[in-house]
Amino acid sequence: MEDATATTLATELDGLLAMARELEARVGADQGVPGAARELCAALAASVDRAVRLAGRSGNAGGRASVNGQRRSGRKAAAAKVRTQVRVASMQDLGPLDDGLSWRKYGQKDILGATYPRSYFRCTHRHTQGCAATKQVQRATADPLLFDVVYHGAHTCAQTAVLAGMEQQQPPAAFGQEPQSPPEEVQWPAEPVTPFSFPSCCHLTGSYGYAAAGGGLGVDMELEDQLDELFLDVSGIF
DNA sequence: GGCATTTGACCGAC
DNA sequence: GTCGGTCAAATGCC
Repeated sequence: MEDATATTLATELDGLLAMARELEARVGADQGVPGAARELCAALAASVDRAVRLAGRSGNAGGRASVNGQRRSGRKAAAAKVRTQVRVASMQDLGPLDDGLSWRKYGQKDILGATYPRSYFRCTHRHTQGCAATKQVQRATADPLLFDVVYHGAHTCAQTAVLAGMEQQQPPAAFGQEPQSPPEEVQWPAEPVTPFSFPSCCHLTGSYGYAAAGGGLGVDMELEDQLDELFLDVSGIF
């Protein structure tokens, strides 16, 4: 049981590290960002990196998609290769706002132990372009203004190419990896990242365990608190 | 009329 | 049997 928890923790930390590095890269590229903010972002990336090491894992830092041990039926497996979780705070009680992509809601379920129902979205272009991306949005029990958003699968539709073109205004080596696929065949990276930009009214406040609303994964509380604090510090700057 | 949302039913894993 | 995820008909909105 502890092995599974450690693996899950490590996977979540991988996602955190990727996001921290992207944030660091973007802040570094923006000359309008105060120096203190850059230092804090660098500290964030370093701290998350240490957290990954502390998680006592090896090999996964290089990146691999994970489904966190979630069971998958056959028809679900196709969209489960890439999974990214973020927590979004909405300034208004309107739900997490548009992330730049077109989503169509196809279901809603009451989740055991969760105060609020979970909404299921898939790409609007699922049928026209075969885009298999889906996302799940669930309001956090502890804070109704926080939304846990879980992305499954990779966007392969044309609008992703448009977004990718906007993203390419930033240095392409945000993750220290080789350049992305060409626009006509855009795919998100195979490891958990934040493949989009949040609108100004939303703050990326962190990445938590899958069952965040139900108490998380039982990860080390001190570590979780530190990460939480770091993300809150960074989000407070912008 | 076309598209998005809602919601109960269904399916697979456990 | 329970639960999470998806389907698809019904409904609403523009």
